[in-house]
Parts: sequence; structure tokens; C-alpha cells
Amino acid sequence: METAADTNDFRLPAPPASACDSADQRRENGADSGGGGGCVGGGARYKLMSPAKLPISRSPYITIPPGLSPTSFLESPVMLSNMKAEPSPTTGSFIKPQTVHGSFLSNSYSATAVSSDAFGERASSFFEFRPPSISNMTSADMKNKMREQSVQLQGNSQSQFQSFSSLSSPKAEMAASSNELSLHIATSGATATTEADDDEQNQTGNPSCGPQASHSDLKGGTASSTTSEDGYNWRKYGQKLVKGSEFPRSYYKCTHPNCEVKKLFERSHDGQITEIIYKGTHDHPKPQPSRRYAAGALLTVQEDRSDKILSGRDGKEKLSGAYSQLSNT
DNA sequence: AGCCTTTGACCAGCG
DNA sequence: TCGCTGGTCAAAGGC
Repeated sequence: METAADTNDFRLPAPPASACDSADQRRENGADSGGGGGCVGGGARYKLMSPAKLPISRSPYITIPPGLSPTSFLESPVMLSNMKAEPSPTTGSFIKPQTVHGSFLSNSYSATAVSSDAFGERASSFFEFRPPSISNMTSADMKNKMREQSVQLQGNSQSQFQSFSSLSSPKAEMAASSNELSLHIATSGATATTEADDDEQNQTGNPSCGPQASHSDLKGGTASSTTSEDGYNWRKYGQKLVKGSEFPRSYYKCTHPNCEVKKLFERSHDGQITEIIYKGTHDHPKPQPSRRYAAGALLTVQEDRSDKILSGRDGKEKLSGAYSQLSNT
């Protein structure tokens, strides 16, 4: 399982024809079947779905304003301050890929923002960033490495995301095609919140509403540790240390009635979120900002931003939504 | 009072 | 068939 563990950590493209595939779809379609995960080394499980199955529109995700290029984003100050930047038009709202919203129908998304080539060629294709000799690293090492590099990436990730999205590389499409959205985040103490779900994207929503899921996060560290200030409320229903993962994986469900959207993420001991996976889509509007998190909304928004920034490989839609949300804030 | 997190146990799939 | 693993349940406690 070592290799599987690695794949798990980084969500490498799953080997074709994995049983997990069907399992995932089943789970997606049938919602929570309760228990029975199964896919050991489930790294790939969330990315196994064939692109053909997903009604993803390929081009509309990224709308780079005329005159701008991915490269320009890289050089933009925005990129450098995303994680901590104050909410402003320059820090997150510069992208409004709202065109994506209506086109994405999959139940969940898989977006990974990886800061290293640990993900193999896919990652390479998405991000030109290529740290040397990571392939020999263990998952833990890789993550650590990612964190180390995150500082650099934070500045670039957003633009990178755009870049890959706009490019609509086949690989990206594949990743995006998965039913779940997984964010592989390498942050250096900053947060990574995620946002996904086209609903969110479609709905201008109330980004300020932090999910309960962040409860523990808030406790555990700074608000920046929060993982789900995506406007929805989440309830943690489990946590488990997954083999091959250096950090425990937390499981959250959307608290909205009849909403079976789930998400899981892994967070390092220092509060760094290393991976976030969304499963399903919200079929309801975002709840009103909760009192509990309203105050921190501003901060969390920034966090979200960072997530989205960091995320970016597989979840074009998600990220798009994230950006739109941010812009809405 | 209500909701959430924590945590151990259980379930089901896969090799 | 068995063991391993991931995912979920549910009781207990906290906020």
C-alpha cells in the first residue's frame, strides 16, 4: 500500500479500472450508503471517473480578462498576498469565472492544487513548477516539501490555476471530471479553505457563513486553519487516520436537511490543510451567515481564497466557484 | 437547548 | 475466506 498511500496523498491519477471507481460513483449517486469505504489506498478513488461521464464544459471555466495572461498573474502582487491579503478586488475577485457555474453538473468535484510535481505528469502539466527529485519522497516527505514550497506557490497558484484551467488540458479535464473535488493544499500555516459545489457558485451566497466544521479548526489554531468557510454549514461526523497519510482525515457533512454533500480533508498538525475533498453538490442555497462565524467571515474569506488559490488542478469548477464567491464577498 | 466535536466501534469493499 | 482499510455511526461531552 505504500504506493497507494502515495497516490492517496497526492491524488495521483488513479489506475484505470479500479473498483473504487464504481464504489465512488455508487456513493455519489446513492449518497451516503453508510459505512463501507473500501477503496484502500483510495487515493484515486475520487478521480477515477471517466471524463466522458462528466458534463464538464471545458473552456468556460477560466476567463482571463483580455490583456491578461497566466504569466501576468504570476507576476501580479495579488498572487503574493492571497493568503493573508485583505479582501479587496485585487486579492481575489479578479477572477469571476461565473460562466462555469451553469455548466458543471457533476455531483462533486475534484480540484487539486498541488505545489509540486509529486502528482506526476498531471501535476506537471498543470503547474510548471517542478521541484526536483520528489518522486523518491514518501508521502510525508512530499507533503512537507509541498509546504516548504507553498510559500512560493501561494503566489503563483492562483495564476497557475487559471492557467491550467484556461488551457483546459486533457489532464485537467480528467481531473475535473471526477465526481469529487479534492484539494491538495500545501500551505505554510495559512489556511486552506475550500469551496466547491456549483450551487455555491451559482448562488452569490453568503460567503461569510462559516461552517461548523471549522469549529475544531478554530479551536485547533487560528481561524486561518478553518477548512470550510465556503458558505455552507458542515458537521464533522468522523475522523480517521488513513493509512499512508501523515495526518488524520476528517469527515464532514453538510448540515442542511436533505443535503448529502460531504467533504473530507486532511490537516497537518500545525493546522495546514493538505487535502480537501468534496463529495456531492449542494442542492440548496447557502445558509445565512451564522453568528458564530459571521465575525470571522472576513478572515475566512481570505482563507477561502487561499484554498482556491492553492487548489486548482482538478476542480476548475470548484475553484471558479470559489473565486466567484470571493468576488461576491 | 441545540448543535457540534470527539472518538471508539462497526460495516462493507478489496486484495 | 480472511485481514486490512476507509468510511460511517453513535454515544458522550463541550460550547
